[in-house]
Amino acid sequence: MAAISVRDVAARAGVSVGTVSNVLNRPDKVAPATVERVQEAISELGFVRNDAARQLRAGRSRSIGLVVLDVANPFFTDVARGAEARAAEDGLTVLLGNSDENLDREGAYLDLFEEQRVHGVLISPLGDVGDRLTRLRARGTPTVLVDRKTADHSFSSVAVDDVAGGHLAVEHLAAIGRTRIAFVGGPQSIRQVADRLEGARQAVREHPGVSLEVIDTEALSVLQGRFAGEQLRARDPADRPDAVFAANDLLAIGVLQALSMLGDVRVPADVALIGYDDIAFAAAAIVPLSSIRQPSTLIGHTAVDLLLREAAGGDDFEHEQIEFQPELIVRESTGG
Amino acid sequence: MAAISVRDVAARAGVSVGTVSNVLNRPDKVAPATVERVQEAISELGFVRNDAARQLRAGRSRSIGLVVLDVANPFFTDVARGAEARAAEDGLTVLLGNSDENLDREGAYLDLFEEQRVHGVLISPLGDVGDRLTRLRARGTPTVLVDRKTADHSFSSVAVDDVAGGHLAVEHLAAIGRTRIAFVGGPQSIRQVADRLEGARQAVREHPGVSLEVIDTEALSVLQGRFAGEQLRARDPADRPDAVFAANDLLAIGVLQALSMLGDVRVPADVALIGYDDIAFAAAAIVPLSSIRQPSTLIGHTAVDLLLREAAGGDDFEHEQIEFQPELIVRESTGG
DNA sequence: CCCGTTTTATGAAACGATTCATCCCTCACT
DNA sequence: AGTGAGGGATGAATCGTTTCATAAAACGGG
Repeated sequence: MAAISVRDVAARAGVSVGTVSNVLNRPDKVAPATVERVQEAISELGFVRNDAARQLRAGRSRSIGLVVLDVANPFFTDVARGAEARAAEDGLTVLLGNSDENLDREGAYLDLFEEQRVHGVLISPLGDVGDRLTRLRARGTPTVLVDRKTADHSFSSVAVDDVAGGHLAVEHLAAIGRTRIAFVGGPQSIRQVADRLEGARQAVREHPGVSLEVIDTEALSVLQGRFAGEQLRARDPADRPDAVFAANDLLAIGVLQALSMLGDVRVPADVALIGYDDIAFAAAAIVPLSSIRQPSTLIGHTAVDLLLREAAGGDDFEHEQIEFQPELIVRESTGG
Repeated sequence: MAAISVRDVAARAGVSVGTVSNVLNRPDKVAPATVERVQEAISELGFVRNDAARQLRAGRSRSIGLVVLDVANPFFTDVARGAEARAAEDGLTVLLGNSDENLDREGAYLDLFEEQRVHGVLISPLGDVGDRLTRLRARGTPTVLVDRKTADHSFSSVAVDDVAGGHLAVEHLAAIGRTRIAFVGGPQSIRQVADRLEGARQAVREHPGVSLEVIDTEALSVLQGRFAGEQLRARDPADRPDAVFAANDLLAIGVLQALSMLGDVRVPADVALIGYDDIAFAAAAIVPLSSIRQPSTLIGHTAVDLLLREAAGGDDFEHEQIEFQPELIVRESTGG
């Protein structure tokens, strides 16, 4: 309503606008008596700093943009929490954008963040690192890839070795004697999916007699998992795989629902099941879910670290690729 | 790097800055040929609008602040998705803040949003509607309470009748013959918790012979639920309640983990269990969870609706309280 | 061919906080 | 008393966009 500005505060306190600004930003440079008088004026008038003006002058905002594939996936909210915690240490805020595995939405958020002149962008990109990100960074917005590594070393990134994770999962399935394995996941354009499948293929190659079938899904959601599960359930038992490796836990939960709740296929007796991410709900699933654990909070934390380092370093900054190792968590769904 | 501004674009295209602005905001007011020339200059120079300057001029930002109690709770991410969808219809963005049931964090986000001059604030407040929110609104930021109603009608709000929900849950437990009921939840300062408990108490009063015990928790998380569940498991069976009503599904899942995974208490045979919110994972829990469903996405959607209406209406705006009714969902955890 | 409209373009002013060169005082020291 | 140093305070300039009053050009009807 009133739109109180520093000017009003200055008038009320009988000082100049410069002094008000100093009280706000470096109180130690102002005489104690003056500080108090200004503070008083501020609270009497109910003055609230206008962040837009601040940013305009500063040239950069005090936030970091984070674009994730799916906010409904607890893995990503965990990453976000890690990022938020680290950002808070430097007085920065995290803006969370949800691309929902949709290229247009991803682009919209990138545009938005760039217009906001964010400190930097953390992104779990949908497809390839396109022109988009390259241009974004070229124009001066530091960018760090999350949960994703690049072949070339043109971007900083924090990732987990998804190929190793996929290998771990299938290796485990083979170790418990399963031979007809199905990989449920998609779309393949998502690198995480492709890498996990690649790891699975490697493991299969190392075990003669073990076969791998790929069941494609449109997204990494519970619902899509349910569709895949129903398809499996409808098959003739002889024709059914004896193990399923789902590209993430949401899918795995969907498969589980279709198989053991809606159907009569027993997990793990008939079909062993393993997911990926080890979200909190995996342990509480109808059949506690084996999974591949990723250090989600740490990923977010580290990504912000890297971003700040990149922002501080000059143009000749050496991009850094950090890769964590995934961990196999065995529970009942694979006979644990 | 370069910091391209409208001025640069104007120079390049050989027009005035006003025209560039018009191309950006009302292209129909500019001759087609000119539009094209300006567009060209924009893409050649890689010009990106500076949102801070835009907002400064406009006086308001184009986003809405949303403060929730816990981002890790799927219920709130669903609310956020609903809000985001409705906001997008009006070209607005939703900024998600996570108070984590912490008063300081809640305050920090409110300050931040106010400094950002957001269009309005949606909040699921921690304790009472304090001075804080009253002042915020008095200073001109429309505010709508989410998942919470006020006794007086001083704020607009979108809520679900939590008393009715609590009643529904306990009524159901009584109907299936349980008599020694435990309410797991806390802190009581969270209105949702208090209301659900109140509803539970009402239902108990209507059923002679049914008793209610309250087990307090520090937060509404899976971990806190596990603590409560362990406490129950450690008890002598004769001394154990035969039903648990958890204040939300996260707690219920924690209780379930403690009872049936880590312990040997059978659900629902020994202890029936019902949660609240009906999050997606409830149906996939180790024992599919009965719950009280809330129309989460609709809540978010409606809250933004109300906010926009309040922002449009003048000072004499009539605050509106919308209340949805909860719905009982029966699954195996109560013998469904 | 003239006058009143309509279309198109102009550029200075404004938004509000921050910065920085500058000035004014005190005070200590010689 | 004079000088220099340094703490405090000042206020005009600045960031980049939008708005708006105004001007110029194009058009159409009589």
